[in-house]
Amino acid sequence: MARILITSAIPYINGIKHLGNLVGSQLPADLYARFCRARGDEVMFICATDEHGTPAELAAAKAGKPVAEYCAEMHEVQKGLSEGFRLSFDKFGRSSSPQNHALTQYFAGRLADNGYIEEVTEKQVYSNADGRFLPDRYIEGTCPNCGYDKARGDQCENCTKQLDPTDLIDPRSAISGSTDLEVRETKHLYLRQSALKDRLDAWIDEKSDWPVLTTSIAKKWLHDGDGLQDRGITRDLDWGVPVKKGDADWPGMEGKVFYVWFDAPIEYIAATKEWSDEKGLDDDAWQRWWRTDKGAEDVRYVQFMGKDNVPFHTLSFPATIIGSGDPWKLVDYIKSFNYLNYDGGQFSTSQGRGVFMDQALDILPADYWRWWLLSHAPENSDSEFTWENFQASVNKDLADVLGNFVSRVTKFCRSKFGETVPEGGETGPREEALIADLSKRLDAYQAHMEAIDVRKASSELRAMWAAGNEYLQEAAPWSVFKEDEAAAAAIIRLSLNLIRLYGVLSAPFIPDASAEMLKAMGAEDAAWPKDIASALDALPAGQAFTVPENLFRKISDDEREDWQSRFSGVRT
RNA sequence: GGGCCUGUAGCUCAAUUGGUUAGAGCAGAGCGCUCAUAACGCUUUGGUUGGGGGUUCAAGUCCCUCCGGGCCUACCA
Repeated sequence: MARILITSAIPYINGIKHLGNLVGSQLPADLYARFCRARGDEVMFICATDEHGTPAELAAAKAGKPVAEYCAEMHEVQKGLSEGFRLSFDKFGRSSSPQNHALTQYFAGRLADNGYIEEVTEKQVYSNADGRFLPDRYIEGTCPNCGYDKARGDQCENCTKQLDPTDLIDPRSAISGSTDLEVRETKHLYLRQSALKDRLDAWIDEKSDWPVLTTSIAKKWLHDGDGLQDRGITRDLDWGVPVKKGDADWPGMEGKVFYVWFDAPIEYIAATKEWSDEKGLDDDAWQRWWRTDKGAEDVRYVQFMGKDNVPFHTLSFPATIIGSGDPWKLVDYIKSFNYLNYDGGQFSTSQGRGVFMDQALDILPADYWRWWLLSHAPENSDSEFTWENFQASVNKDLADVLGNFVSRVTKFCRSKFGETVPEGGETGPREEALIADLSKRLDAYQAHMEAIDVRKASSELRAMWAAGNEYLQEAAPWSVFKEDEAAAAAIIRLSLNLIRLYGVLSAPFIPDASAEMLKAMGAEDAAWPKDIASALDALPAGQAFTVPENLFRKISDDEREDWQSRFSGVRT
């Protein structure tokens, strides 16, 4: 039994995530976690909310709430939506947890002990009106290069020129609009990633099986220009993990917090501790997942994320772990995703463009979304959500191919044999051919799931559903029944067993519908099949079943048009 | 500016890493079935693989070039 540690990139706290965020990390991570569990692996599946940083403070201020209260509320909202989408986290933690505070401070202390922290005094813009330092992008002004009057302090969006905030003409705070700005000196800690560059480079070189998207981004950062740069890991903010060296104060760093990208990945570890603390377990319980000296040697650690997160997971976080000098578990495989676009443009949290998790669940159950998103996951390039495509895929794949199969088999049986698995008759060459076909497809399905080839896995699963319809059409029990009831019984008994098998195999993609199939078949055995032949023998003759409600309803043209227009504008 | 990814049938995607006649699903057309959510099955139309050039016995795959789409470029996270 393998042990698999799975983490999904942790969603930022400042609002409800859209479907693009979902399919880029949490959903495929859940697919993989469910698959591994079904196969009998021991799985630890971790996610959390990423709660620190300037955007959280601003979102809280906008909502008129203290930031801690705002984050607590938004965490519950996001947690509820995760449950709505059936994301099977073992722990959905919070980066603001005491566990993460302690662990982040611990890591900083270890890095300092090992000489990987440098103190740098630099100049930053301070806004007197806002009472805070402003990150570069929160300073606006006129671009010295092109004259654009809404250029940001890091870059002009109009002419794309890289800027320093002090380059701006007539700079003002993007938060308040105040021009009462001054440049102040402030001291910050830098993680000396450059000193770990060669080790990171060699480590990435080993990962020839990683997606190109993952390694090419890492390589770019390692080799571009002067190579991997040191990174500031502290900020002049109130909301975050206070800068400490382990348990000890850090002279000169009073009132500062760690940068959100320093503490966020550490939350993967801290959330596992949150999990064990909550269960009243001792430290061994979480350390056996994370410490190679405490049993994590045989753990396979897989991360899921959108491409924008790749540099932090391939470089900064590994630098933190390696630099600590402790035997922490490094990631074994990074599955990264491109972006999902929405109907000709980008999903946008800030502009409220697209479909958001809460809206999606208001419209349709989770399985509909899970199936479409996973079967169209942006693995090789950016992909696009359109309502036409969504309607067509869901209606065809779920309602027609799978749902209707369940319906036609159970209803036929009820009318001819009653609501028990019929006995009598024998299987023949046609059934052997079906078993051979399904066996081949099961192998392919498992291979794709093991490789986390999401789209390929989904099409193989769909092909197994379609094989049921092909078999039924050819076997034609409605005709056979007129001549030979026992022969028809054998066909239907096998078909009912197919429903049970689909319930087992489809669960990683569509857990609710799978549960319905298994419940309707009265299946006690929901174990992952070892071979198709015996799996199709699991339901014995005489076993009672029920005819389920239609598993999936169809999306009508009217609904599609309604949703199309409802979500075309800006979210209010 | 630099780097990376990408362009294959009307649409969404494959193609065992250079190997025979480029394949699936959807949509379209025809036929069949009547158990079923007007569902299902079978057959079938459809491609100068973005354009051009090159390497090779052999190119969707490698090289050059042009055109289009996207992402990243380190203080948003």
